[in-house]
Amino acid sequence: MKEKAVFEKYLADKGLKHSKPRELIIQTFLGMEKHITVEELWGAVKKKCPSVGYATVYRTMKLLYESGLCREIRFEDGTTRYEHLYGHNHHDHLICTQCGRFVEVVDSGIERLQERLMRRYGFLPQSHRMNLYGICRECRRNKRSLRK
Amino acid sequence: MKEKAVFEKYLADKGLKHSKPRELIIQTFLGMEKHITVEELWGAVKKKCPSVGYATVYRTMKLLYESGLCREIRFEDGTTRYEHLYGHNHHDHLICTQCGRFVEVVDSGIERLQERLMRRYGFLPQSHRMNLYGICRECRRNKRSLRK
DNA sequence: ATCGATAATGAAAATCATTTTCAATATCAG
DNA sequence: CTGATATTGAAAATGATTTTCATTATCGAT
Repeated sequence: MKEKAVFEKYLADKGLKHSKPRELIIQTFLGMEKHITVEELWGAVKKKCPSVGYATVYRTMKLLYESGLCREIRFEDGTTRYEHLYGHNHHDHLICTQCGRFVEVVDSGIERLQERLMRRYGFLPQSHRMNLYGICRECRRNKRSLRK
Repeated sequence: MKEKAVFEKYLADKGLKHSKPRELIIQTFLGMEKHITVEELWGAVKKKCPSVGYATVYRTMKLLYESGLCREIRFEDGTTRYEHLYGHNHHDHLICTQCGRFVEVVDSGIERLQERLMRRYGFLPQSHRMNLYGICRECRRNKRSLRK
């Protein structure tokens, strides 16, 4: 559970304080599936403590983001989701356009070509975001979408 | 100017009508740089005809999108931009994190590996979105950002 | 050309996700 | 324990986008 330590350090460095709601939100986030919506996270948090406010969840996610523990993903449909980052290395996503299922992948060949491509255009590579869309095996087999 | 024809056909198929504002917005969009914000487009349109409403620009962009003439791009910072699509083949973006400059690129090697990667995971490939972030040559040289 | 059905318009109001404000409360170093 | 200040929940504010609505424009049939 190193995430805890990373966050503690972030708070200390910034001169921020501890708090119960924050604690709860972070624990909940870390315990949930990846690719969570603020809405979904709030729902889970309220089950444990109904008094926690919506804004606090947003505020906490921002802290988590700034401390490098999560990452914001904006999808084409406009929704924003958060995913754990600590211990998770960089990866890209395969996304099923039928059922929404995700797979996290890394392809070293692609990574290498991306670097090379950037350099060829005079860029100093920093990061990238790659989403590949298609229809997953199950959906092709079932021929019906499961949606969400 | 095939775009015109494509759009005409789309209107006809949907039983929609022609209109001056629509005409104006589309012409303006096609004549502008790529990667335009609705705000920016509205500004340009109002110069030619100040009475055109904000909502109409949104409505028209949606039509253009549906007719396949433009594409919506959501950036990490949450802004949405539209880019021409007709006649433009698929491409990805190199984006300078300092000045925001764009380069459109296609790397056949990457494309090939992407396909292969999807199939390896049982996906039927449909499309993808890839943004590569880094610092462009000019920004590294000037050591100061130009921002926008 | 005129009519009538209906699509399109601008302006304002409504939504939706996210952020900020604010007064009350909690945290923590001294 | 105390004071300085960070945090909170609730409500209001924001910003982007969408919808509503009464009015106007389009277009096929007359």
